[in-house]
Amino acid sequence: MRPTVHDIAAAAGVSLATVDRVLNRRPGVRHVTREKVETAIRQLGYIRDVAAANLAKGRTYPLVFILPASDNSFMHGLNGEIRQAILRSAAERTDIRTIEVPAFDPAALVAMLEELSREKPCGVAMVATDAPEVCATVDKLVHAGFPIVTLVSDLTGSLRHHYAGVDNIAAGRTAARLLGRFLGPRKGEIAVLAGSMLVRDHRERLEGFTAVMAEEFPDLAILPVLEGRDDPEIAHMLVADALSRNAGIVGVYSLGAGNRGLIRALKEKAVDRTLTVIAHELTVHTRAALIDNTIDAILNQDAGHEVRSAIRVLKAKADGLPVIDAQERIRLDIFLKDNLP
Amino acid sequence: MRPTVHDIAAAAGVSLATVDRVLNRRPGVRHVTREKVETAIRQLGYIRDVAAANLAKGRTYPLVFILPASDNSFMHGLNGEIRQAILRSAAERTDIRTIEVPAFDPAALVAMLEELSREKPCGVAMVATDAPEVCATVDKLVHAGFPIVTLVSDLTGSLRHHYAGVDNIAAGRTAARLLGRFLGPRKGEIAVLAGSMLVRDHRERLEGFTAVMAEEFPDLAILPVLEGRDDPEIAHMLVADALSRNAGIVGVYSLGAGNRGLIRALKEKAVDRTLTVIAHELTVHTRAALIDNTIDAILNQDAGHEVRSAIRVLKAKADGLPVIDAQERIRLDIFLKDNLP
DNA sequence: CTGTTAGCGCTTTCAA
DNA sequence: TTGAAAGCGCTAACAG
Repeated sequence: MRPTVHDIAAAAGVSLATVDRVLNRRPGVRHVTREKVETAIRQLGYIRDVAAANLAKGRTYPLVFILPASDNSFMHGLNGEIRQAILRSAAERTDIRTIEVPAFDPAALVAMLEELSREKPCGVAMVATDAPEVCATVDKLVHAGFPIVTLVSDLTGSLRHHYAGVDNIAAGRTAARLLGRFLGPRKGEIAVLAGSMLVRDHRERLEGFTAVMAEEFPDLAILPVLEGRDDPEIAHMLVADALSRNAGIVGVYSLGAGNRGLIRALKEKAVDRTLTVIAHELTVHTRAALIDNTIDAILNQDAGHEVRSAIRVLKAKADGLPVIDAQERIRLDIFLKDNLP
Repeated sequence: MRPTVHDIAAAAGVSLATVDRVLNRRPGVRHVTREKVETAIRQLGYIRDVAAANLAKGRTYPLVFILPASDNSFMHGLNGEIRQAILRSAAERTDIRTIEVPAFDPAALVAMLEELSREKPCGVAMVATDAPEVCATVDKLVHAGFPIVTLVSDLTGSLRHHYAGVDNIAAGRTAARLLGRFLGPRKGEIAVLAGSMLVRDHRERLEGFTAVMAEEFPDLAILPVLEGRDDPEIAHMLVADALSRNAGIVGVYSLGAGNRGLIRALKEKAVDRTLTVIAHELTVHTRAALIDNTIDAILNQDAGHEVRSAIRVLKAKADGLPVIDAQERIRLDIFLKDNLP
């Protein structure tokens, strides 16, 4: 049988309360006593039963998710996954709340974080807008002892405990290689559709994409980036315009959201052309387009995994427990029409 | 506050013991009493605290993993992941044991299952050898109330509770499309290296592969399958021989293990040729080959995910709890040199 | 500084 | 067929 607090108390010749104080690093224990208890813990190979501790404490984990108020399929999906997690709250002892802040607005995010810091949730997961003032605020909260994880988009050089999202540079590089290999010996121009160069994930995807394109596929030229603000209408206009204007386009990389507009433009303007298209995020729209061959490959991040991972990590950090790194790594899913889930 | 057994007892006007009997479907409760308790449970929206129940029961989960005694990197990796899980046993209340049986040997597997059924583990995870007698034994155990999940390779038409592995038909299809798209307009022949057509996962991969090849890439002809028995030496010999003998080979699909031998053969015989190669399972060998361009893409199943998933599912089934399907779906990882973990 | 005691929510004897 | 009471491993008052 695993040793319990009782065994340690007996072995160290102290009471349960003292063992508990040592275990929880609470003050009010003489140094020598603490030593005795710690020795006993080590000798007996004591492992604390977290479930029992949580039961005794009546512990719950109040968590907050901060999301941008963006109206695209990916964010809707992310929201849905959080709702699923809320349904599991009872079993997981969590108490999850989501807050929306204006997208691409560092000041709003900072204000919200400041406000949250007063009500002491035991963890915060946020889709970060990558700005110095956000970073500074996050660092302040981390120093004050708040577990914080970034979700989907990371925060450059901040002290956040964890990032639950994909490696976007790798994503861009992968998109480039797929596009380059699929096009084979063809020469021509590549149109790139992004949301905004103000968010780090989009910048990083572009960075990875252009790097591999330049290194390995010099016959393919990247056209100036189209910024569609993750909005289907704007995306449609930009892509339709580019396709009408430029007959040399052989491939498209859509690294942001708003793919509904992209797909419409492709169907209107490119039925007669053999375009190779890579897009991000699996949604009802991109899925249909993959199946009807409008899109050739979809790069995806699993929003459900991101949400579950953020919760696991925040709980673990709140308890000072380790996480299983491999389990928390968010992979870049590559979907062809054959391996759709 | 969530309602507890006390609240239900009070509401139903019975004692804790009776509530407990109803909750755990134990006999010795009059029908009317049971009704009363069940009504109270429903009305108060009672949700049982599994952690507290496990504490009171001192419950642990004795689990058994049955693996084939195969000496290849993938099985070593799988073993390693199980060892990791064993290290987490204390925290997860598991008690995990692994058993090796001869590979591709239905009789041995059946004998082991029979033996296990006597010692009542609360769950079994097994790499299945796909044979009718195995299926029959599994069905018998399932009927007797044993949670059983198949791992890596599934069991046709059996009653196993869950399969923790990838969709191998989809894997084969994906391999075909990648190979076809990478080769583009080139015509030629495709060599296929498998382990054995006696295991279901290999058969399925081949099935998916040939289907897409036939439908979509008629200019590429599939050569008769080379069966390397997942052994690097045999694989080396077969592939080296095929390459020397046939100058028309433009692509290779390795759907089993033993890739060490394949890679050696490629380096010896194909330095001067531009072969496109797709292989399964990320190991130190395939990773290196991907990086030095000997292999173009690797399809992978995450052994760590498979093991963790099998454990979660077995525990849930043992307790009659639901699982999160999306979390337990094992995806087909596609690795190019840019998105290696 | 340290110990005693009464729970957390659930299960399990043992009696009635 | 039912109930009372004693725990599971840990924490949290409250005394001393």
